[in-house]
Amino acid sequence: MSTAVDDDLWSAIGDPTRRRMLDLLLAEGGGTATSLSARLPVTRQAVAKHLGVLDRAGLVRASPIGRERRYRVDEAQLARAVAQLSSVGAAWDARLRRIKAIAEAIQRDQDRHDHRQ
Amino acid sequence: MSTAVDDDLWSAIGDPTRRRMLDLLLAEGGGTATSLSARLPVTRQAVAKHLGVLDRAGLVRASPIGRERRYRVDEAQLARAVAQLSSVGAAWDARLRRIKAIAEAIQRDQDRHDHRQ
DNA sequence: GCCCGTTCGCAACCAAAGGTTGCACATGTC
DNA sequence: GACATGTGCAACCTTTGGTTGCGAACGGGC
Repeated sequence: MSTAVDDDLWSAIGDPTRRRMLDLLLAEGGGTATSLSARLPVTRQAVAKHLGVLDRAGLVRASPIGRERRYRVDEAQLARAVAQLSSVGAAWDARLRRIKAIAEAIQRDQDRHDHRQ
Repeated sequence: MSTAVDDDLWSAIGDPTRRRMLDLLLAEGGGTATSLSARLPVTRQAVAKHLGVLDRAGLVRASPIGRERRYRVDEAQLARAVAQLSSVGAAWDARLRRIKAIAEAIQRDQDRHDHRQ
């Protein structure tokens, strides 16, 4: 099984700050390092670095407008990341169910055994 | 919205190595730092540190057996983590759908506008 | 045209986290 | 008792998220 996830995408959305940034970018339809840092507990430079990571992961794209550098979410790419996220969740969920089923089977087996004795 | 996730749990399952460790522990019904490190590309000490993190997050529990220190997955806790995982995925999925719907509405609006002109 | 406020990008620096090596201690086995 | 195996602790390195401190580009008012 082993949940084969694209590791760049996962680590990109793994960071809490980056998740909040994606959330803000989605909610407001884009933003700059400065505008985002105003609503986050980190400095503009930290935001800029995160935007670089997200950009390299393909989750956002930049377009220079005037003296601003506006970022927007690449929704197709984010959809891919979300799909991977839920595939990992689904894989673990399935495995947990299997384990639980096996445990119950063993339990039933033990009960039968106890009765025989 | 802002995906209010228990951050300890998330960061615990956020690390790729720890995800593989949980996977192995589930598949084999438990293991020690040494047994896990044999199937992972990291040293026993690194595995031991990760087991400490997972233990503090409540995702695994240790039981000293002889000179071994055997770890098993706390399935209820992992189930909680998986649920949070998929809730984040679901939240983003919902937001993406909303954005898409809005975009399509604007598009339709533009088309009507173009026709009028 | 020029100055001033914004916005940006770069570099140095700091702290936490994942990983390694090395070593000492405990515990089964012969 | 000697030896192999499993563990824990400590020092160290590297990456990464974060900061501060600058200098440079760009826009609007005088």
